[in-house]
Amino acid sequence: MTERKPAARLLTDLQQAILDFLWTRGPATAEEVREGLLPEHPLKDSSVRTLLRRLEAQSYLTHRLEGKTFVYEAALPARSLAATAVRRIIDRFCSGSVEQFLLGMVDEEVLSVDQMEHLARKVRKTK
Amino acid sequence: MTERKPAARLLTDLQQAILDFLWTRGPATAEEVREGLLPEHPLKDSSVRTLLRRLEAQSYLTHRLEGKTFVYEAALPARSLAATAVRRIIDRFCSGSVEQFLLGMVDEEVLSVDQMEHLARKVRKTK
DNA sequence: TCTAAAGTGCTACAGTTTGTAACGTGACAG
DNA sequence: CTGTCACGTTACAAACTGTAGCACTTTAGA
Repeated sequence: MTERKPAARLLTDLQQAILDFLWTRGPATAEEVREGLLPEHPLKDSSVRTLLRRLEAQSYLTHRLEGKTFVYEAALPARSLAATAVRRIIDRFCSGSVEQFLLGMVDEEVLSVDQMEHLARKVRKTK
Repeated sequence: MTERKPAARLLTDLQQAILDFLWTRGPATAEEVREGLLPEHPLKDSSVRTLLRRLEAQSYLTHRLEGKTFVYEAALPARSLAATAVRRIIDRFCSGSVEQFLLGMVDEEVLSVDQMEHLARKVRKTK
């Protein structure tokens, strides 16, 4: 194998679960994250730490020292990650055309014209 | 390790390249695909075949026998795949709320209100 | 009839990413 | 001086990927 690029993966369930926890619950320590994952993913302390470290290495998280403990936090809001993902979709599947993207989503019934108009009105009013 | 789910990955560059080729060029034989990938990914015949077989195993492709040769074809139009991906994003990042999704995309400047209104008008007129 | 070419599948293998964790280490309370 | 807390290092198997060699079957020719 010659060269392999970053590979553009999506987060796995487990990774997503961790991020979800941090997004909803806010900054947390490794132990708090472990407890937050508990029902679905009962993991040992060191496992959680490995996951946190890896996510941080991939820039999904940051941590700061608080007292003598690490407090982890999502590096970006969920919204930003979603935006990145959508941009990638627009590029990959719609040749970068937002127009084409929206049309496709309407066709596939992911979005409706009503929803778009509704939102447009709402935003305009707020602004 | 106990159980590992399908893992919800995204297509890699190479896989995407194959699908792109089939989407734009239409149904094709393994050899045609190989030629189509040539500049970017110079692969041996058997490599391409392996890739095609794997993609088919994952239901991204179908093949039919034409004469004595397999003719591969994308199982779904690009649009459908994009739709699936977007639905997943809406679920994962926006708690399933399309409203929230659109708002987020506008905030992140992936989509603009203008674009949405423009499209809405266009679709209404066509219909 | 025997043979080479065409078209496929099977098998392999190394590198990467995951899930999962045991164990090792430094700092600090008692 | 000795646990304990909080963290890092190292490990390992399973899955996924890129890449391909080789074996097998059918069929058009010599």
